[in-house]
Amino acid sequence: MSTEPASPHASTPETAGYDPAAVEAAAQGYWRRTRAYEVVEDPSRPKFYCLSMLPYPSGALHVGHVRNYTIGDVISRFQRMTGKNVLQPMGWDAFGLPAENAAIKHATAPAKWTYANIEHMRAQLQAMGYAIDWTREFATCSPDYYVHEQRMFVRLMKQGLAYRRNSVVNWDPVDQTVLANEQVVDGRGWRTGAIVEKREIPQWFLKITDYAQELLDGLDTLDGWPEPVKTMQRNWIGRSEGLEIGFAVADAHFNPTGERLTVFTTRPDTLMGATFVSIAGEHPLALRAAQGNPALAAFIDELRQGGVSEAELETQEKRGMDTGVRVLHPVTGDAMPVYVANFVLMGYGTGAVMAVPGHDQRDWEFAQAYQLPIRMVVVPGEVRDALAELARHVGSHEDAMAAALGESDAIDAYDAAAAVQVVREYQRRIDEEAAYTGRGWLVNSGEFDGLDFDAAFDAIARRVESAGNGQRKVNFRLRDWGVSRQRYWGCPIPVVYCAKCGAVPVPEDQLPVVLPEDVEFSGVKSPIKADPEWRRTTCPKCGGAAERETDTFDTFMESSWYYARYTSPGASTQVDKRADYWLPVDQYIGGIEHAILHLLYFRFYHKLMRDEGLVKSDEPATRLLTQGMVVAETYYREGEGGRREWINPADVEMRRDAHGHVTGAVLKADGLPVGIGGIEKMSKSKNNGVDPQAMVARYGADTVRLFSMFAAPPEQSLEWSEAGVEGMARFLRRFWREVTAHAAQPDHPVVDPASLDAAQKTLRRQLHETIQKVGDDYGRRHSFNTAIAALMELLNHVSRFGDMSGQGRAVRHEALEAMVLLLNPVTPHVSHALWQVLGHPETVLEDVPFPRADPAALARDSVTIAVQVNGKLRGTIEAAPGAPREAVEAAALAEPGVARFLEGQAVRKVIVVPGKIVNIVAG
RNA sequence: GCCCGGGUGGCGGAACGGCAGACGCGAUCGGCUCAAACCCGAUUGUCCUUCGGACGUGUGGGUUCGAAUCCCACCCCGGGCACCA
Repeated sequence: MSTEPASPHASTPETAGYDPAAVEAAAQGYWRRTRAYEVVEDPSRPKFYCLSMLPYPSGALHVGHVRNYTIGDVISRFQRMTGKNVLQPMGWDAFGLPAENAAIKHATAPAKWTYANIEHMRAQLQAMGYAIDWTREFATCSPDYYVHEQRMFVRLMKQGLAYRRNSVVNWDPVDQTVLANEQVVDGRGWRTGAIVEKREIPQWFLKITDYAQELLDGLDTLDGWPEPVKTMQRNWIGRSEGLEIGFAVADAHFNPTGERLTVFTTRPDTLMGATFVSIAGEHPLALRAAQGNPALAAFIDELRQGGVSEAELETQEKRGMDTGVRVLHPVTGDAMPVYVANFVLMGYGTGAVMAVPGHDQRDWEFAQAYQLPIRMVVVPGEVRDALAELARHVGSHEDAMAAALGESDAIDAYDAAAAVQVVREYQRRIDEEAAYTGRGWLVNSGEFDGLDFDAAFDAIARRVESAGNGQRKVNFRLRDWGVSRQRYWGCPIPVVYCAKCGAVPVPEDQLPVVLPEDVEFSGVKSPIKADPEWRRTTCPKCGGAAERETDTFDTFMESSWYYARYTSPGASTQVDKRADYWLPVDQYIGGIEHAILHLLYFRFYHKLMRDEGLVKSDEPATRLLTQGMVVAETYYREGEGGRREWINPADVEMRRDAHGHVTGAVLKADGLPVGIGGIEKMSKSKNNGVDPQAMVARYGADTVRLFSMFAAPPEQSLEWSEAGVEGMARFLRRFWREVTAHAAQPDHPVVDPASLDAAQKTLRRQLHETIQKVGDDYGRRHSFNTAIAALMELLNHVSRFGDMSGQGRAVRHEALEAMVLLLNPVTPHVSHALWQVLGHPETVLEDVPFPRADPAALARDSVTIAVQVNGKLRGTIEAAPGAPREAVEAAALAEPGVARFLEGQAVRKVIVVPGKIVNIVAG
């Protein structure tokens, strides 16, 4: 304890300053006592459901959470100030892999770790002062929650929308366990370092592909979603129109059933250029060919090495091997080799593709590597024109081509060298440089020569269809959603396996299948897989002995419908009628990293619930805001062997030169230099995370909220800076001083607009311009940083405004009162306190209407117009708003700075943009 | 590899085809102070020693009276790629 007689911060009535801790405790206490943010359905008022993505309870709140939930809180409080009945809920995405990792590390049960984290993080969230209805809170690991998910699943099973099939996973051969993609590093298991293998196991799937077209079409209705998110989803769903073609297998030995090898192509126009077929290693035909072909069997075995992620597969070197199988071209009947190729995936399309090396870059590279023929069958416009010219000389396109390529001497008699060169150069590029992948006109395609893409597509499709060799087909890139996880800490999949009856859904009256929480967790095997007692059950159909499914659901399952559950706390069904009032979500906020997976499953599950009659809308959320990441500078010192030891930014001080340029950084503890490692996403591994709780303790929640909204627009990444946070604290202190000093005045006259002088009018105009901008920035633009900048600017105007006359104080009073309300969504504690300082009784500020700009106060006597000569600024003029074009033009030409630049030049044109700019084109 | 973003002073950013750099940070100078902190005032894109001007939004090209903003090509950085959430 200090023995100082008086603290330097001791306050006297004169200097009583902003004390965030006291202000925040008072405001939060009031909100709690009055249950200020608990809401019920109220058909008399427009509703606004503002939802932020629920947090995973990882241990402690991080700055990304603070940013996400502050955005949601600003929107929620603003919407309520405009008269809406606002719901802002919060919950916990409680199942997941990190709990298992933590359980191994700390020798505790995943459930225990999770619940402790939730307790801690709830307190941290509450200290931020969010206007959340905490009565609706839940954790997704509660059986009360996941029972509804299990019930939905057994219903989907009965409808065939949930089904079981084999699919491939990452297998760690040492630990004998399935690995998540995240756990595969450079093709090896992250703990064992063993080379990961692909392994097929039976898993459950939801038929999201049945909804592919609807998910695609629905994007067109989502006007409130960011265009990049919709584009990413469109590309992910990947609708393509093409042709499914069956290739007859030449040798019955490889194909005892007589089945055709089916491929899907979006480029049927290139069919005549197909010179081989590539198939996946897991393709049945490949497996059959491998019997009795040890080399091929070994190659297919080799392809099993490595992980299953698309990024890994797509960046691998392209490799293949001839299977020895031959198929027949469906039009020419020519025999074509079938290759096993590592870039063909069994999970996409049919697991087989026709290869057209002349017009597909990947096939081209493969053909180069394995000396396979390349056929040119499509040409762009200029080559077609050259061929047409030659054809006029030699009679036919076919002859023209032969002549151009020197296969006949018919052309020698004509002077057509240029056209010949065009064709030869094109052929050379395809042979030696790269495939031509654009659309064009057909050549070397017999009866299809000369057709363009659409005509060729049509003609070849008809030809293939009439021969019974295939049909047109719409294909989607989207694959069914695999929901099985071979993990313990998840929702048990409600299925029983019976030797007689097969996979049987658990009857609804026996749900939930509860996950035991009090378990020993070693990490080697899931406790429910290891426990024969838990597994043992009886078949719901035949009553015989049976076993429970021990896989659990993908955690995306829980996060796909939580938004609906918030509307119906305590309901015995998944949701009840209250959902009809609240849904759809009016504003959804979360990280851009969820643009595809979560947001697609979320939309899909909503449609599943709609089709079950649980919700009425087609889409779960009408508006979406995707926030950027939070990043920070990294600092390090090199330890033994050059290994970098990362140092937290909080322990580092910057060194600058006289210009303020950063010259280096030192550790606060010893004053010695540290390395600067660049700006990275905040993470444990780089130790550049900033603890929001420490910031709140030091500056208060309002300052942290203010900085997280001011430092960057919400959609961009935000760079954390402690100096920036201090700047926000400075602003709040200044604002506090300005309001308390004003409130200390004995009386507060009312503004009389008619009697204001010029300076008073100007301040009042600035106030009302700010009101207009801030409302627009909060409500429409979601541009919180510029709203705050405008308020800072206004405070600068107010503090320079020294007028202590009656009307001077009246204008200042109007401004400060409005500013308290305008700032309320961002800094609700400060506003709560200052509202009372300004003489109002304690109240929930969201019930005070958001200020409205007075059009009369916005009027200006004159506007400044920039004048350019040839696009360069040469001066400015003042003009009355709405002044006639001729007068503005004359004033612009007369402006001395402008006139100087016009000397000796003719004015050719004058562009006048009313109220903004004049551009004089001269020369 | 594929899909989607981003690149503007010393730094974070502003500018919704019309005065590039609002606002904040940092820095410099000055004031207040015994002193430090707080606070207040001034300056702060680069270059030309100037009144004044030239240049300037990743690079190269284009559209336009006018481009940070629209189009094309390229470079660099970030997000996602179906088992991290």
